[in-house]
Amino acid sequence: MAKGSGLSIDLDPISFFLHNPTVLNSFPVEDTSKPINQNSIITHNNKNPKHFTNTKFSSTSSKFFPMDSSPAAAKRSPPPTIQFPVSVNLNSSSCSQDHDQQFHHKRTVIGEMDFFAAKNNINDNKLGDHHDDEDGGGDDDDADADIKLHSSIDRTTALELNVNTGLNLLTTNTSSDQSTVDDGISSNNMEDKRAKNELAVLQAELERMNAENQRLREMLSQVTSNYNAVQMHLVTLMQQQRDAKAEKAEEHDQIMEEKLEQKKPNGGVIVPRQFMDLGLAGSGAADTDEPSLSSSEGRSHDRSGSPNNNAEVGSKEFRLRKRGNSEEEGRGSGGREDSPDQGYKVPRFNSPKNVDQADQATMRKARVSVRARSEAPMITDGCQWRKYGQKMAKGNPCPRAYYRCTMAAGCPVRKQVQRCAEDRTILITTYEGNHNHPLPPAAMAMASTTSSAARMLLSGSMSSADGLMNSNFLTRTLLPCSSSMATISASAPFPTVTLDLTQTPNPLQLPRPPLGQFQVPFPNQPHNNLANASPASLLPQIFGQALYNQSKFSGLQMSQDLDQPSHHQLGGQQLQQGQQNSLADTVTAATAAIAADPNFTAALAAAITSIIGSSQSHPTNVPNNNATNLTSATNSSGNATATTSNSNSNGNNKITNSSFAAN
DNA sequence: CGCGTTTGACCAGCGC
DNA sequence: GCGCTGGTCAAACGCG
Repeated sequence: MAKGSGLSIDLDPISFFLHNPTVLNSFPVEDTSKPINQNSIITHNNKNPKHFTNTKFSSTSSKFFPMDSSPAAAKRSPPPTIQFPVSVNLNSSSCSQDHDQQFHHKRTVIGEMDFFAAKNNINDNKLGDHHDDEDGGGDDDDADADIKLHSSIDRTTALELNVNTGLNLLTTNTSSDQSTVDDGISSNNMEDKRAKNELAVLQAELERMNAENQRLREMLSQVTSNYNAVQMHLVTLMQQQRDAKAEKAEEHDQIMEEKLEQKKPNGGVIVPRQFMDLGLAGSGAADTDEPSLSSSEGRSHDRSGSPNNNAEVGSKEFRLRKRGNSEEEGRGSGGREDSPDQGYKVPRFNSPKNVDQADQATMRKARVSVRARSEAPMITDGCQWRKYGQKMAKGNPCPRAYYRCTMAAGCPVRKQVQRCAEDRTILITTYEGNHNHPLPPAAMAMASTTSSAARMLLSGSMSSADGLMNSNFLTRTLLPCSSSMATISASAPFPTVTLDLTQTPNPLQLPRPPLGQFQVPFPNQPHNNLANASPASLLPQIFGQALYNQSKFSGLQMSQDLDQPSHHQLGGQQLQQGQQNSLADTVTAATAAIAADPNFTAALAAAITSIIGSSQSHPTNVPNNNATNLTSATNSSGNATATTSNSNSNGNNKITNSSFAAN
């Protein structure tokens, strides 16, 4: 969040300008050869020569004048309409001859020449009073009025009027009690004092605005962290609830088994514990509306054959216990202890809550794939993984490694890591499943990203008739400048979101970590700035936030995406989908869905705006918070892409569709 | 000895 | 029904 001061200025240069009339006077003096410009010089320039050097006035230039501080801009000939003399001798040296006299002279000229030609005797004070009476305290209104007036007169007059505007701004308030006196040479000191006072007031206001801006950033950061904490807490609570239900289910299962054994002393068909456990465990998860956990129950817990997953302390115990189950059950069910997920699919879905379980199964299969350039064998995403398999995938000389999350017993999250066949420098990491345990801060970003992506993806897939997935909104919104893409694939067996971070024209933005692994900085990690942030590191912030936001509207969007065109494109920010144009149509629906929600669109637009603005203002100073990271990510990862495509369109179909992670 | 990795085998799904 | 492929298991192995 703390993107440094100046955010408000950058984001809203117009308003800032309007509320800070002194800006007009604070332009750097570049050219002293222009008398008119000298006339425009105001005493406050000396007081704060660099006051707005960083502000963006280009947006207001059409209305006022070029605000460029560059010499070229200063020497630029004024436009036919409203060209404010930028090149003014504001420095003390240029004004050293007789600043007071000049000031006085200017004011006199202004008052007589332009506005009130019919009232040559009107002095500056009257002019200031005029504005005061007119706008009732709104200096910006004065400026607007002056400008409008200027637009109808010739350029010379306009320039002088502009100068006059600046004077008015300076003298409007502070000199009210002194306005009755004609501005003779004796009033120069008073003018200076008034200018100083005005400047001080404006500076104080600016400081106040900056402080407020800072507070808002801090609030946003806090809200973000609170959300994450609440989310994790919810996950924990749900896990506990599920475990409690699972225990009850297990007890019930044991009772049933005993009854069956009593009825079948010959050791007939043993009731598959997995089935009972899974069904009940799944039901427990299904009771909640939280999809993240429910889906995660799928494989690991199912495979474990025991609902009491918390009893498992480590992966080893988990594995041993599974072995024990397999021994107990043998390989009767297809020869695999993990078969319940499949072997008992029919009875499982015949359960009263089969619908929820089916949804959960679908959810579980949602995948998020990340493509990033890295020579490291695997990206560091904050979680602990255990490799449980490796296979040679067809069409790729590089083996595919299978990892399972070991941060908690029975965590169903798995990921596949494989290098791209076409470009082995590209590391493809695919996440699947939802973590059923609290995550460390370093892992929350990626987890939330994948979870949100999965939720979004599944919400879309479930509601869409043709199976087309929503989304490439990332491309059009968060990553407008990116050439890479976030791809959503619905044609694949599993809905998959693929984020391609490999298409970075500037390799310098992808510094390689000294260590063996490809580091993925996360919000809570220090030194996460634009300079060293990699596209992969930016993913969690960008993608996660966007997906999270979208996930909240996923239902809405899916109900609308197919019906509405993508009309709410944010500021014309569109993705260049040169690689996967065939997917554009598919993505359009998703984009429209996202954009269909005005709240989301507005929020997203605001976030992007703030991000861009802050990034530009403080490219290297990025605080540790999601918003900040998102900002920095947007800038530095401008090449990251969000694309929507089906698996077939990608040469790495199988890989791309292989994973998904969620919280 | 504990832990993680390797690797051959097994299974399910899918297409022909 | 058969073969291919992806995904997973689990014994074997290696490392600290």
